[in-house]
Amino acid sequence: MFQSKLFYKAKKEFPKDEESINAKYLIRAGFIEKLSSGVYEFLPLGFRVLEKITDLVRKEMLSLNAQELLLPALHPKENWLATQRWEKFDALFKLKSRTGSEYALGPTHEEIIFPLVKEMISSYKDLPLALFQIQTKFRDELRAKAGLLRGREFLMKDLYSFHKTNEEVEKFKEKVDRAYLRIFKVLGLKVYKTFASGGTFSKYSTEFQVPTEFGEDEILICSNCKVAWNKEIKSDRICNFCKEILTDHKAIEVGNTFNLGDSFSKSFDLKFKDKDGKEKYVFAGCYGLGISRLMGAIVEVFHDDRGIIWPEKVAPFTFHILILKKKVNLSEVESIVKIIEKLKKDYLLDERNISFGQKLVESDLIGIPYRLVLSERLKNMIEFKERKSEKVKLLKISELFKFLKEKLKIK
RNA sequence: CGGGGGAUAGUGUAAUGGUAACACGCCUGGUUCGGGUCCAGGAGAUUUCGGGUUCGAGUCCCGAUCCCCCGACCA
Repeated sequence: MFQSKLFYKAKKEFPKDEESINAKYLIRAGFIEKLSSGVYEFLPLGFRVLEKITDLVRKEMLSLNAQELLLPALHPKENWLATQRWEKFDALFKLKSRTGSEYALGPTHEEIIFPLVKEMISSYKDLPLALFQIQTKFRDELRAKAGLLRGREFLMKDLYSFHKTNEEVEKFKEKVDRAYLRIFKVLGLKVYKTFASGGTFSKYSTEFQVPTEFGEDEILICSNCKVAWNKEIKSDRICNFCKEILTDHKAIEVGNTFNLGDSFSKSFDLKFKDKDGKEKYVFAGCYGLGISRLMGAIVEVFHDDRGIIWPEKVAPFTFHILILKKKVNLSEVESIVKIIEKLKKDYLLDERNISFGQKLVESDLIGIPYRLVLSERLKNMIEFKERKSEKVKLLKISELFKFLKEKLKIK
């Protein structure tokens, strides 16, 4: 990608109407723009980050043998009446068609997927079943805030699993928990598995919380066991496992896993015929992961006063090539591009005719993990620098492939 | 929805009640180049919207809308 053609503009100042770190940095660096409160536009840079997070999450969901599908965002009122959540779910966006039909804009999809699954399963042989989607959700928040951390429209991965017994749900839920932890590990995010109540979903749940300044949940962390409790439900301040004293933190919930039991199956009369010939209710779980919220949380955690510092796997590009030369040597650029393509990585090439200082400043602002600089000062050497470090390394073009391959741990 | 703050050019700001200014960005030409170069010229605004007071309103008054923060609620 040529930076001169990229649909973006870095701003010289932070936006005046945003306070949260994620919104300030993402807007200033040209990843997102605000349309209205809690509703953001994802520009090419921001969209690439969403896509990379999506890829990472999708890979883990497929590894659980979950199948991907896409459900509507426009939900008939009847589905929500069936669970009594038309009235109970406060943040439900409701709308009326010209002919008077009423709809909800989907904030979650139990009301849609349970009737759908009912069409397909009838026997114990059809279970277990796991389905997921990555889709835009809508919640009528009383107050949207903190940029991408609490929007009225946001991107979310939602997974639903269906089982013969409650024990199977619990087992599957643990597998999902581990998949989530693998995702956060790849991102380098410290995420705490947090015990909490279940809200309108179920009696209890597991939340995945990232400690950040702009987080709105309060959690109690056990530094020894690396787990946490939501402050709302924990009456004491002692770890249930090791008796350590817990410490207070503000945190943002990026994911959760719920055991739904058979409650939704009862609402929609979702049953299967078991081996013994008896009809039984299906046990289910649901598992959410906020994709756009995760993007915001990453910026909250990974930034410095010069800009964003993206984790490699979700950066908009892996390499940022800066040409700090008056006369560009095209063959030199081409050979670097070939090396990156050979490594199967993407790059942003800053070939703009602007001052070198501006290129360097904007490069730090955007926060692409690996920077390659071509400069007359370096003669025929290439400068390599990681965004997260101050160290630079000079390399000959002939050494570049091997060096990057080892650096990025590519097999 | 309660409390607080705010809305002026694409962005950030300025303007004792006297007819909108500056910086950045943008366009033209030149110049410079390792941390948002410098010079010259140019374009760009019914000052969020609607009323009112006044000879005269960005400024004062009333109403609305939108945005931010705190709270209540919440992936």
